[in-house]
Amino acid sequence: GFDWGEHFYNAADRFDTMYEIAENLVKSGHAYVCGLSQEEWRKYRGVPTEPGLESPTRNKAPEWSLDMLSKMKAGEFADGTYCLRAKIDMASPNIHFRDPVIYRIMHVEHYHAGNQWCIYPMYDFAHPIEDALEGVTHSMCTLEFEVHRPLYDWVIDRMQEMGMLVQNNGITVRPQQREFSRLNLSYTVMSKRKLLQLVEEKRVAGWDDPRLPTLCGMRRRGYPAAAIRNFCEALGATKFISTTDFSILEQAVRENLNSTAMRRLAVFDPVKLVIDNYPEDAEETFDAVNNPEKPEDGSRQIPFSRELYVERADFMKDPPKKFFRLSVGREVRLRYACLFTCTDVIEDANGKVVEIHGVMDMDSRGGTSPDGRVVKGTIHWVSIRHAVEVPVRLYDRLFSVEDPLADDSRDFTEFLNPDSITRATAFAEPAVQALDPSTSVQFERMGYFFTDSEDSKSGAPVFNRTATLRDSWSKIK
RNA sequence: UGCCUCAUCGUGUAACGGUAGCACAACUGACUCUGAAUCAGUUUGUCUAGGUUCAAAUCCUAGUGAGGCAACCA
Repeated sequence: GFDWGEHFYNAADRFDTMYEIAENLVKSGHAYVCGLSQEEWRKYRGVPTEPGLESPTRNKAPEWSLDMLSKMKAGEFADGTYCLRAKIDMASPNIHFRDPVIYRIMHVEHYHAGNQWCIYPMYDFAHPIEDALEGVTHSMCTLEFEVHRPLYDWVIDRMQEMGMLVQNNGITVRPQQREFSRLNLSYTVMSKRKLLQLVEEKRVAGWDDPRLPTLCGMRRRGYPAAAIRNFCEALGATKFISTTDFSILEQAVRENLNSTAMRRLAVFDPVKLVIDNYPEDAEETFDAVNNPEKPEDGSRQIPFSRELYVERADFMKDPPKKFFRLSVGREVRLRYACLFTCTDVIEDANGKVVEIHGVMDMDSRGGTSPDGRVVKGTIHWVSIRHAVEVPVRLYDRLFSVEDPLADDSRDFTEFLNPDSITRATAFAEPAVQALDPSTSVQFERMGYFFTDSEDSKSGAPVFNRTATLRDSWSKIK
């Protein structure tokens, strides 16, 4: 959802200026053309503990370099034969100061500039120039560029000498580079190099696979842009290499979705529940609010009949003390519908529950009884006769067993969770069919889902799980 | 090996040299037609050792631990 307005820039639009600056550097003795091969240069550059050697062309007249530079630009040389170096300090302990390359020959097409150029500026040269020309005051980047900062400042100094710094309200804008730590998430592979590997090896559907921590992946997973922004704002930016727990991100997503997502009832692991005192042919509908946090979203009607599906986990034969849901002899609320008392349960030969029986309080339609008695448990349900089956995908995050930052020597793909997708079918109330694509919905007590029709052959929406609901019952267990 | 960074509750972050605070998590309670949400409360921290100072999370020195750089990559 980000909008950079008029400040959308392409580096390629500044190639002409960059080349002019390079020429000026040569003229002022700050740069020279070097014909050393990469292997030769490695020897000349030396090691940090002792000074390097000067390139044979380092002290040639500027006219020579100027001429060579124009020939480089004209395409007279093959890749790698010559390059343009900044003349700085061959004895610096910072290797980036030992006459770094600022232009190299590359006979390749540029995706913006086409075939206009066969020499291209290096990042360390282009970056400060772009910032200066665009009036950037603070150029934020990640920690690995810390040692590049002196070179960044060097280029800015040269631009200042050339009078190329931008004025803003009468003040000269001198860009400054500042570094901060990249965002790390626990259990999550964030390295673009590694994500690329997953995409290329087709271990995921693409860059927008909902399991990937990419923005387009998060979008398909249903993470709202505002939630991601809030998450980042809560984290802050420092130079400390931190690892944020994945649950913080999920919490930010839940917080946003709680106030925006439509509520629907759906049963994921169904067991049949029969209301013995409800007529077999009868049916009725109950009114249910779409979002209790947002009354203006209105309500919808949920059909109800004698036979329902309820969540298997909502029944326990031998319930522990704090279990508030179904058990023989217990009364619970069927959400929006009525109070229901379980009287009996039918099991198969293995002791697995196949049917729950009970009676409803006929005076409790809508969910409250006239005598005002309270029930601790409220469970979700769906009428079997009216239920629609919807495909759901329960995505897990991609994670490695060990610290994703550690152990770069081993192939991280061996740590990937093999069960990172679960495909299933849920039984939902009919109103899910009317949902628009790309809508967030909360299946009550089951989590947040995001409708994704792009991906299904039939065009029917697939419900991708965005996040689970917080579940304090699992902590009690 | 040289050089450059970083270290504050469980996690992530604040604090001109002057009361160590906030958020999330955890825990307790209230409320509730989602064991959700909401509300109230509680617990927990300055890497180590010296030094400077009336006073150090903050400045200095050393150590420990972690990360980065030594591509004609970004």
